[in-house]
Amino acid sequence: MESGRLIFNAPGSGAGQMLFLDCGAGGAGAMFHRGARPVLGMEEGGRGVKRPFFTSPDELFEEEYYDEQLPEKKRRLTPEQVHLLERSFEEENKLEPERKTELAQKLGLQPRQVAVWFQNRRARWKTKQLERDFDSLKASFDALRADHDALLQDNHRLHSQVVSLTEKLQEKETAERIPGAAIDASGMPSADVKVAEEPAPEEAAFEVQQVKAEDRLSTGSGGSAVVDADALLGCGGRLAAVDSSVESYFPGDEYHDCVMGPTDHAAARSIQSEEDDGAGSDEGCSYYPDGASVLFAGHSHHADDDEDDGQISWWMWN
DNA sequence: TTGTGTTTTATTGCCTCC
DNA sequence: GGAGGCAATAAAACACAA
Repeated sequence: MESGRLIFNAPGSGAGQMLFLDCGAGGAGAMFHRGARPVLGMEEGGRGVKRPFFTSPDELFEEEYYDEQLPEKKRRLTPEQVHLLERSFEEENKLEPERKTELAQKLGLQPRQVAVWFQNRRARWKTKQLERDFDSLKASFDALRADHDALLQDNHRLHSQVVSLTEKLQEKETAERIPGAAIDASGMPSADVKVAEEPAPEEAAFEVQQVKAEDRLSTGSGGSAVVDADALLGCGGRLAAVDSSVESYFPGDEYHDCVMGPTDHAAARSIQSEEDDGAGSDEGCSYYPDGASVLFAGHSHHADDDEDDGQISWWMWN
């Protein structure tokens, strides 16, 4: 890099002690560089213009002298120059030596100036590109979040539907199992009739939590659909599992990447039969009818993670 | 006019490649 | 080791509101 040097007596310095200020190369780009580090000592600055000594630094800033003797102040390129440079940059944002020289001649600039302009232009382009990338990613994120919110709402709606259907089925089964059951005015069994030896939904959910991992992961097919939350998170963090009697929550072609966990009716039945056996309740009376079994594997307690203690963190919507 | 924020031109130091 | 690129930075030039 070419550099000229401005030499003047340092303020308050003794005779013979000079300050040298680095400045840019000569020509249109040469300028007095205030930020340059002062260098003590006697030195000639390469091919830079040799500057006369000043008796006082004040002289350095006198307007007439500044105009006549000092290197040009930093000048902005003319619109025409910028236009040509921009066009050249659009063609190719890197500058081969031949093109640099050619451009410099065309524009009446130093090759170094052309190189610097390209360097700075690349930096600006990079900054803009980062902004564009950020905007693009943000737009994608916003769209995904909106989609996610919409699906959550859907999720809630379907859940309500499942709960409602479960209750209706329960009532129906109760009525069928106890033909002589007293029905109150509302059509519900009266309070003194022991309707169920099976647990309340909340209790059942709690008991399900206690089931060991082997039970949960039994390979039986059909029955309650179990969706691993990890897989669900891969679909936008959505939790949803509806068994075979309810249409899949995920449209096949839209969520082909989302792997549903194995449906596990056998496990659900196994859970149920254990409870039934223990409680000696009515045979074949499943608390979770085929059409309504809904279980989840939690993300923070993935089934595999729970292998150690045999516990699983499954839960139901409530 | 002046203070302040932004843009542009240029330098410096470090790194990589040949 | 020299050339060239890049990040960081300085400083002039410019824009603009108060």
